[in-house]
Parts: sequence; structure tokens; C-alpha cells
Amino acid sequence: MSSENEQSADPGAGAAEPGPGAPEQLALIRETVRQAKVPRAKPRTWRGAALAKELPVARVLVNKGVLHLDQFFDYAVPEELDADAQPGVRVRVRFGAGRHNVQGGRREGGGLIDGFIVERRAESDYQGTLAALAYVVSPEPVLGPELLALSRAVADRYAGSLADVLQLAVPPRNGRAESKPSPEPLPPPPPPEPGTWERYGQGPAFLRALAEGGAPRAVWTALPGPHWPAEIARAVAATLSSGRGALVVVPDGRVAGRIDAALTEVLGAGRHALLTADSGPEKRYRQWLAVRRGSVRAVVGTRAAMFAPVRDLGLVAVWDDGDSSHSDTNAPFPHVREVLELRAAQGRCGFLLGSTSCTVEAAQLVESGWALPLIADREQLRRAAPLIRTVGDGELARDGAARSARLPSLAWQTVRDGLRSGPVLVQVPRRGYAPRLACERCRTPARCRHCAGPLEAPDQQDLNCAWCGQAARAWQCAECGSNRLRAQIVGARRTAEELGRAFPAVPVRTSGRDHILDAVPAAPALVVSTPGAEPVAEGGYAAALLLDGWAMLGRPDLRAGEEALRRWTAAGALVRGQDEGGTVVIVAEPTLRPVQALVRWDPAGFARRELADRAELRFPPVSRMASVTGPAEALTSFLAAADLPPEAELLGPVPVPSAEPGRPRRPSDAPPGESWERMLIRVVPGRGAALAGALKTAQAARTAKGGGDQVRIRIDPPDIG
DNA sequence: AGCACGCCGACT
DNA sequence: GTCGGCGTGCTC
Repeated sequence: MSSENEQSADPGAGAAEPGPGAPEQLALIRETVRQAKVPRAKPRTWRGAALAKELPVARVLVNKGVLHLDQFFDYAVPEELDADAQPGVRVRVRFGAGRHNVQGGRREGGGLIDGFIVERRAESDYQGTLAALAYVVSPEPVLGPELLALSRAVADRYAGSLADVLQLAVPPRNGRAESKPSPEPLPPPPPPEPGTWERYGQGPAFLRALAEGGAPRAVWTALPGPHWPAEIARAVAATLSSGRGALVVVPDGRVAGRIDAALTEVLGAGRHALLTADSGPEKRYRQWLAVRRGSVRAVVGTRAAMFAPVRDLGLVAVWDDGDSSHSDTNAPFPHVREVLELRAAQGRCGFLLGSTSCTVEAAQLVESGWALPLIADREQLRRAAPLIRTVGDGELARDGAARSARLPSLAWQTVRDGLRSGPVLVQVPRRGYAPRLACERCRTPARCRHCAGPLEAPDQQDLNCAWCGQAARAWQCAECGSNRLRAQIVGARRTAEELGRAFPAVPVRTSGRDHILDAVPAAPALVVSTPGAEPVAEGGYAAALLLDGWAMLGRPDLRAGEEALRRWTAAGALVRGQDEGGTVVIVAEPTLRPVQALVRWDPAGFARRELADRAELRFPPVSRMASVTGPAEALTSFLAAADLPPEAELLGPVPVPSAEPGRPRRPSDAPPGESWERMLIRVVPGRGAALAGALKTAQAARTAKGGGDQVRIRIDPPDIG
């Protein structure tokens, strides 16, 4: 910032609008007047209370997410708060009391607001009189320099404010948890044996590098089968043995539980913390404090754990980075993989991204040379992976048995054979049971007359809307006037139910949204599950039937193929290897690329090809994208004011769907009743920071003028079609 | 965002 | 004179 800017930012300058040169004079006069009225000594509060003798100024991050307040404010430290008011502690300060009353009159107006002390200093560069800290919330230093630097980097990366990121990074305080002392730290364990890491060419070397204090970075394509939780635990153990800490972030509590168990087995109890939402606020904060205080050196947890303040971090790991729950749901929407990349770069620590599948972003980390691939050879894969067989539409049509029972004979046979030796998994699409309805005569989809949502007949009797839930009485087709309905597609869940009836001696268990099973025993059973909810089977499933192919690949989404393959490999990884007879039947067109990739069990190859395609089309992650949404006029003026990097490419605008009552609300929706537009901004890789910076500056200027949250910015938008 | 300051016209 | 309209800009 130039000195010219600083001067014209003076409040006296803009208002009077005299000729050029005058603002400086006005500023000078104002300054003189102030100094004349208040002979300003060292930092003094308006109350003139006694201040700390050493470092009487506290630099405070005020906990307001607004971008134009994304800066530190200095406060005076009263003598009685001197001891507690250390860097990192939570404080409350008066803020926003309006213009400073130079006369020294009482000024109680400003509300108390939360903040963190980031630094203690000898003096302030603020011109006015400092207000005093109101009080120290607790002497626990929760915001250390590393967490502050990380949060700053994340805020910059996502064009968000530091305060917003800290809201995600520092859990809410709990007095009871703070008052309890954390346990004594244990000495480092011995380095672990490589175990099943032997199956990967570079596996043992990776562990060795961690144990020797190195910072290896790897994209690990995990073999199907049950060994990956133990493998993650060994990577953690290797890191701990070097005297450093380790952090593992997983998509959900179920996976966290499995890794927790593996860590307990490899390390024994007391060496690691489990940070998940379902442990409750007090316990969670207690665990977090134990990590922050250095009592516990290893952490496994879900999304929010990505910020866990592990001491002397030696390894960050993320499992299954393609899972959508790795994307934070709060502003500025950071992604676990990206945050851990920042941590690896900042803390110079090891990085491990593992999955049985592969995202294009992961492929890019390898392609760019930032990380090395950690893969098994074909022989190991052949042993671990099940046999994959496909049934396409053509075969399905020719198959007489299929038409009567809606399932190809190959599927029947596979299920029958599988059930002789163990449980069989049936993966069905979500909300499969209630079929969508259409007019019997003209096939027009049946829509709700209140909200235009699709109609359903969940019990084959009553009609109601899938969006708003209102009952649809006396339906009549809007196009042709017919009052007869037919099912548009047959729910796959119903197919699964039919399977259950066909094998009456076998128990049917279901796992899905509302109740998710963790595990099933080795006994023969039909296990019907939606993607992502598949229970682990003891000894592995004998077979799996993947019935959601058409639903997965039909979506007009950039990630449809990658996402389908991810879900299929996740299910397939629970099936026994083909040496033990493990078989997967997928009902999907075998010519499709993701289906072929599943047959070859080559998710990394698929991701590499997707990456090449994206590079050609200049789509993310090969380029960096930001989306900006808002009312058309606001959007135009925002973009005109923004000082975008010169080579930034604008795509759009396109209309944004607005939130409708009843329809599931998406974060990208415009407010109800408003018509918004979206503009995509694309820059070449390496210019992402410049883009985020420009957008942030423009947004700060906007909100400072009271523009409200009319314009929303999102870096790496997840839903670009 | 809040909220005080200030520069305009209608009121006791 | 001074009360209060809301337009503008700051908040340590």
C-alpha cells in the first residue's frame, strides 16, 4: 500500500472534496487538533487505568467474519490482566463504539465481542487512544503461531476472512474441559514393522522415511481389502517413533472408529485422540486441549480435525479425499485435502493421501511431482481384487430371465453362488424404493401443484410430493388431462427386495441414511445398502451386486464418472479377492470409461485420463476457478470494481436456481424469490492466490460500503456442471 | 453489521 | 435556536 493511499484513506479527506493536495492538509490539521486536545503519552486508555509495565499493547484478532475487518486491532493491557493476557488466549473487547470521543467523555456504547490475542507489543502504530481489553476469557493459549499461520493461509486461499477460518479451527470453549489437566505425554514408541505395507513397492521406504524424521509425500492407491486402517496406523506409528506428531482426517465417524481401533492395536491406548463430532462438545474440547498441550501426539478425526494443533507435526493424512464430506460446509468452505497440503508445505511434514479410488486432484499431485505414487504391482492387485463382471443394457434386453425379474441371470447366479459361502452386498441407489410417477397416456412427469416437485407413491396408495411432502389429491395431467399414472422407473431397492423373497432362507439386512450398519458377520445374508453406507463384512463379502450404474452415470456433473467409480471401488473393496471366489457384478454399460476402469481395477489410470481431459478443456483442477454469484447488477459492478489478474477468463453469466420451498436447499441457491446469476472466473494454475486476493479485496470494499452479502464468492466451487 | 457523527429542513 | 431526517465512514 502506498503512502498516498494511506493518506486518502483518512476520514477527513473524502468528505470535503476540495482541490488536489488539500486532503493531506486536512489530515494534518485534524492530527494537530487531536494532539492539542489530548497530550498523548504512551498507550493510555481513556479511563487512564494502570497498564502492564512490559509490552502494554495487545494485538487482537476481533472475531467478526466481515472481510473489511480482517485485520488486527490494538488494545491496551490493564495491569491486572498482564499475566493472563498472553498471545493465543481468548479475550473480550469493546468494539464498534463509533467515533472516538477525544474529549475523554465516557464511551460505553460498543458491545463486547470475542477475539484472540495474537501478539504482545511495546507500542501500537495506531494513532488514536487505545481502548483496554475488557477481560481475558481464559488463560489457555488456544491459538498458537502455527495454527494462526495456517488459518491465515487457508483464509487467503479461499478468499475468506481469518475470523471465519478460526471459527472452524478453534473449538468453542468449555470451562470444565479446561480445568482438567491433560495426561502426561508418553515417550515415542519404537518404529513399527512394515506389515502389509510390504505389498506396496515403496511402502516400507515410506514408513522408514517417516520414522527417520523425513517428510515424504505420497498418493496411495490402497489395495482392496481390510488392511488399510492398519496401514494408516503404522504410518502414524512410524511418525511417532521419530518423536513427531501425526494427524489423520477421514470422511465420517465410522471410518474414524475403524482407524481408532487400528491405532489402539498398533500403539496401545493413550497415544492418540479421536476428534469427531459425536463425542460431544466437552469431551471433544478436552481431547483437543490434550492435543494442543502436547499430551497426545496423534489424532484421527473427521473434517474439523484438519486444523488440530498437533505438536511438531510429522505427518498429515487424508483418507478417501473424493468423499464430499471433506468439503467444509461453512465459509470459506475449505477442503481437507487442500488444508493438509498447506500444512505439509508450511510445517515441512509428510503427506499421505489414501483411497481405494483416485480423484483428479490426487492424480494431479502425482503428475506435478508434488507427491509420489504409492501403488502395488499388478500381481498384488490381482490377488486382492474381486473378479468384476458387467451386464449392459443390450444383454439385459436379450436376457429372457431379466425381463421377468428385472435382473439378469448372471446377477441371480452370482448372488446364489455367493450366498453359499458368505454375505452378499447389494448396492442400490438412494431413494430407490418409491418410483417417480408419470402420466400413463402422455408420459409427462407428475408434478406437485404447489411446488412443482415430483410426486411419489411410497405405499402404492397415497400420492405425495417428494419435495414439499404435501398430499396430491385427485391428480390430473397438466398436458393431456388424463388421471392415470404409471411408475417411471422401477426402484432398485424394490429389486433388492425381490431378491430377498427369492432367497427366503437368507436374512436380509439393510444399511442406509437413517440406520447405518457398521459390520455384518460372515454368515450368508443379503446386505442391501446405499452407496457409502456399506457395512464391512467379517472375512469379506462373497459377492456384490452394483445396481446403481444408471443412476450414478446419468448426472450431468463433471465428477459423475469419478464419483461412480469411487463408490463402486469402495463397495468392491469389501469383497473377497478373486482367489477366494470374490465376484462383483455391475449392471452398467461395459463400454463406459468408469465401468472399464472398474473392470481393470485401475482408478488411478482413470483419474489420469480425466485429468488430461480437464487439462484440454482447461477445467479445474488444472486451472483454478472461482464462482461469484449475486443479483445481475451487483455482480456486474462487483466484477468491474475487482482488480482481477489480467489473464483471468470470465465464463457466464448463467442464471442461478433460487431456493424454493420444499426443495432441498443447496448452498449455491439464490435467496427465495430473487433472480441471481453466476459468473465463473478461471485462471491458470499458480495464479489462484492472485485471483483469491483480488476477489477478497473487492468484496472487502463492497461490504465496507454496506453492500451486504449480496455477492457470494466461492473458490473451487464443487458443483460446476 | 451497528452506530455515531454531521449537515440538511420543520418545530417549540 | 434544536430536534431528528438518513447519508457516510469508522470500529484499536
